[in-house]
Amino acid sequence: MTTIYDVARKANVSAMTVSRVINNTGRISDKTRMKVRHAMEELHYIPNFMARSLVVQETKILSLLITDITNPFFTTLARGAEDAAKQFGYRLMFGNSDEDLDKEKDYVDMVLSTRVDGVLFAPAGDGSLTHLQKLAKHNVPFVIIDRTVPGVECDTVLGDSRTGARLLTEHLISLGHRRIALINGSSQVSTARDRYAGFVEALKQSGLAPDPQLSAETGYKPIEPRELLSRWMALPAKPTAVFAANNFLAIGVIRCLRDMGLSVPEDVSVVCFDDLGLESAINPFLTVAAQPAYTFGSMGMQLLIERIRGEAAPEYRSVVLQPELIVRRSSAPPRS
Amino acid sequence: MTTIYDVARKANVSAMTVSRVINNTGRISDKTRMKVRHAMEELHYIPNFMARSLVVQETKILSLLITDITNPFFTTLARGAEDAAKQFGYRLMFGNSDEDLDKEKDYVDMVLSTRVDGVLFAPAGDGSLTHLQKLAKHNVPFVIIDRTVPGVECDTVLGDSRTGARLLTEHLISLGHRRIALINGSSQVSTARDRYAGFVEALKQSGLAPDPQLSAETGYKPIEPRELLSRWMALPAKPTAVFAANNFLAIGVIRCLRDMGLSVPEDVSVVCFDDLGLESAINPFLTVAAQPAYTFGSMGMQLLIERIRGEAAPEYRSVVLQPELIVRRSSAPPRS
DNA sequence: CTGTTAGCGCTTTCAT
DNA sequence: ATGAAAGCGCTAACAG
Repeated sequence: MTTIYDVARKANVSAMTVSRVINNTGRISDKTRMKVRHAMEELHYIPNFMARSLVVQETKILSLLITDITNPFFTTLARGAEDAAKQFGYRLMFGNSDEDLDKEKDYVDMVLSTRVDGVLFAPAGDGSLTHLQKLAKHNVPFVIIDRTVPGVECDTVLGDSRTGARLLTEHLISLGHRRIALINGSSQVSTARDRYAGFVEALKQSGLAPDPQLSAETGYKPIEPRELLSRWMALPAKPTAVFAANNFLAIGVIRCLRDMGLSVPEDVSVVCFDDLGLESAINPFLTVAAQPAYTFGSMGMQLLIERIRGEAAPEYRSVVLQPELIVRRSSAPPRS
Repeated sequence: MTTIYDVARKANVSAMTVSRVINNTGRISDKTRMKVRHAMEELHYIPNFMARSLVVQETKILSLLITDITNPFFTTLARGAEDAAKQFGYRLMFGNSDEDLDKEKDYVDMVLSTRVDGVLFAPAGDGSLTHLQKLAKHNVPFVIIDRTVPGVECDTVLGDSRTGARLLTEHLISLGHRRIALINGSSQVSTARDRYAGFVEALKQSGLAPDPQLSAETGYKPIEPRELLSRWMALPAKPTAVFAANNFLAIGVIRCLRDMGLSVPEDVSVVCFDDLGLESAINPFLTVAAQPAYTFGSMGMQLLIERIRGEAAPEYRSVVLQPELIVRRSSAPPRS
């Protein structure tokens, strides 16, 4: 492994001079700069960033902690985050918590021991509070994306889940639906609570009473909620529409309904939060409240980097991104 | 920042003893181990992995270099890679080359200066040779996934592009298509060459002559090849089917066709390599040669880690994963 | 079983 | 404009 000293020897200068050439600091005569440059090339020298990190106390590594890169929302978000990180000269690590606080804890410990300069964090739930506090205690800047955590003060990039849920529900009501079922993420997750609130708000505004029987909380992970749907569809007053709180759930719901011999939207309408990626490119089917996923990532990264650089004002900033209702084929008037 | 020395002082032992407790090396009496553990907890001590890296010459960081995390194939591959990395105690960085050799070069330099322990590499093209040689010269182990690079010897995890292309083409021929157009990735990419070969092979086997007019090379990135399709569809002997060499291209093709007032598959059949992620979950439309993306990632990671640990045999290993033909609605017999 | 010394590759600080 | 010394936080190698 060739070091700065090898270069120094070859160029007949001190290590310090080489360091200055690499980092463009201090004054160096053009002649020595050239000498050093040549020596570096001849030796194929590559600076050891980790050694530098140790003394300057910054790694230029950032961490992106999400629930599942496989969810198109997070896929695109990750791309936005990586693009922004790269632009500012940071490397990006990532981890999938799978909505699991234990996994999340492991990642936080990893992140801490890696001494990353900051974390872009999509919390698994309210229980993430501990993890965030730990980051704070160790002076690791972080920005929360997608979900809030009660008790945590920091920069945030959030979607307006309540409005999105309201739009989706109002849309179903305007089509004539009166019995709408909700399959939701864990109530330990802020977006699930907000989506529930928006859902109820829209119902009440139209004089409809939310039916506790038609409200379930399965979590955001991909599942096929067979039993739940059987139960619902066996009800005397069975639902004519299902509001799935995220894309994964919508897919599970649709598959189950079809397995039960029911078609969407003829028998049951289905709408959800978040788009489906490529799906919507050729066979737009699901009516969704789409969120600007890329911006979640790039904007979050920007806030994070400004915070790290100390360019941010002391007050925390909160960016709220609006969802867009996209009406497609999965929602239609109920059978009369 | 609390260090190993702070812990040592608090526990009335030497730094070395603390180090041994952390790494579970050497013999330590239970009593001192306990003393040290307590001191660590009281001080909220977190080992500095980067400092350790400097002396043990390993960072426990791996790098995943792909073309675009947004492509469902790479999304799932990334998940497989991350899961495997985590399982073996590695952190994972990632970067998107966008099929661009210049971008790729920047990432390789980043990776080198970060002193990662290894790289899982999906080359942008044959020109990646230089980058791979650079990694090799600096003794960074790497495993190539998805694409080969002529002149590079290393562990690989590949798909059988030729067979996949053959299956897809044979399928179209068996439906009765005689004029099949190919829209392909750059011929600088091994999979594009292999897919072309499989395509031609299937045609010839059925006594069909590949028509150079019906073969185009646009690259794998998402585009809407409007002009190309106009040209093709204006031909006296216009194609009745299009073979898109990847999912992004298929989407672009379908959108253009529809814009032109043509429907798939009634007017033109479309098939492609790689599946579309969530798309296929609810509205399976595209006939595809699907590849086991998750396995590409997890298997690649496994080979990489074995290589790093020196557990691998000196000969390089090559895993070839078979694609699966999934016939769906986008392909049908040509209009008679 | 535990401690001392030296050094990983680099930069900060102070000299010159 | 350049260099020498010290140290970032940790562990290998040796000593006891």
